[in-house]
Amino acid sequence: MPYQRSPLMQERLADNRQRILRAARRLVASGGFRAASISAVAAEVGLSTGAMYRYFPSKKDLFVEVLDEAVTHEVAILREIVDRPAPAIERLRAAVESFAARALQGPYLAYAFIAEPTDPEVEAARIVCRQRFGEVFKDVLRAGVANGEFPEQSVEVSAACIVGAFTEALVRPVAPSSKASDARALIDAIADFCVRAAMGNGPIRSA
Amino acid sequence: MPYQRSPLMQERLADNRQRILRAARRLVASGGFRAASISAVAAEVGLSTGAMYRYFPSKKDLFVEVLDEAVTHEVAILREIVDRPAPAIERLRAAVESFAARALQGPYLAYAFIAEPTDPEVEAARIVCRQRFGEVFKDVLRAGVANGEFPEQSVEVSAACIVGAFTEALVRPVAPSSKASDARALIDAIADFCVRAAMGNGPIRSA
DNA sequence: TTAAAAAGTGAAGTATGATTCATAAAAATA
DNA sequence: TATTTTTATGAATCATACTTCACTTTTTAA
Repeated sequence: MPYQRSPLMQERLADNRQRILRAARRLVASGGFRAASISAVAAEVGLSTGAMYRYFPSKKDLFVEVLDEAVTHEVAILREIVDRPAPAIERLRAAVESFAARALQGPYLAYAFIAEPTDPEVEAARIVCRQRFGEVFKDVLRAGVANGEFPEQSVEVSAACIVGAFTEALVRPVAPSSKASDARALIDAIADFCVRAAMGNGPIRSA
Repeated sequence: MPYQRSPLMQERLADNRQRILRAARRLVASGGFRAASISAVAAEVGLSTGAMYRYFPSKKDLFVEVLDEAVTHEVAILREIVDRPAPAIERLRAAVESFAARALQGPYLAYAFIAEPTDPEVEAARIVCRQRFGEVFKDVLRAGVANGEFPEQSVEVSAACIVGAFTEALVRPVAPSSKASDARALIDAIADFCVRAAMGNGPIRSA
């Protein structure tokens, strides 16, 4: 008498799994990994702590997946912007603005997958995350350097600096007090900074 | 029969205190706060865990002091550079290079007092740290903007971006494989980035 | 040299949070 | 409906790290 999951059950399980991932992300976004204990996630979802282990073998696994999902989503958005046919300057600006705008809504999340130290296993996943962000920016920078919009530079280092620049500027406790205009000004200032950093003295030859 | 510490004893205690602070800093520098447990620090110094509490009332207090000392030292060096009579561009470059060079020797330390989250109390101390770093850079930026070397910009945001840019670039696991030349190249690239970011299209009016 | 005070020890006490497990509830088949 | 399998529960267990404390050693001063 083999037991077989009914489609409905199957769906409910998959749904629970998704809700766990989302709850975990929400908690990280609002208070960092510190705020995202297994029991907190369980409470958020309305399951027992024990049940969590039917969906994820360990806390590490859960958060590696949370990270991966969030970054995949973020990178996809950036990638779309970066692959548009437009001057590299505009694409770079748009990418930074887009990332910054979303990061402002959950500063801890941006921070958590960029920097916050955790277990070695999660750490390993995050190294990959940063590289994935870096890749996107490196691509615009390379394009800009190639067509003369940007001066020669280490695109590797510049990409890292850009990621660092806006995370620091965003995570910083200068939380723009929910005023939309403040947020806008902050994002603009950050984008200006990054664009200036990439451009330097401007085009080295006309594009 | 009041007990009074002999000068020798006094010295030994003060010395122990210093050694604890140094050991704690060393551990943070090599592996973040995670690596700096009370027992690890105690072992490093050659004292028992219990003895630690004769020198510092709690772990938090110890690390607030570690942070404060490190930052005070760092800020003093930066301040000296920034107060030199020279063009703002040069001062900015020198400050970034100086910070980056030292941070490379203990990436986790730079990182720890910039970003790594901990107890709320230590966190509070770190917010002050970041602001103190920011102040120094803000001063050069302001000077540069005032005398026309740099274009108009939010010096507040730019300062944060600069701090973020080089910490990310340094902390990142792109560890320059101990080759001095690699480190040099990395530092140069970071300094270039920051200077370009401050300068943008160059002087808006001749200085 | 001896008594009092301080410094040092490290095991025990706590606190927090991840993980397991005996058990209960629910779902799937016969 | 009865039986089996899966899923869920939440208290108990385990792990880790800060803190305390009864006790030992060392230092000071008479």
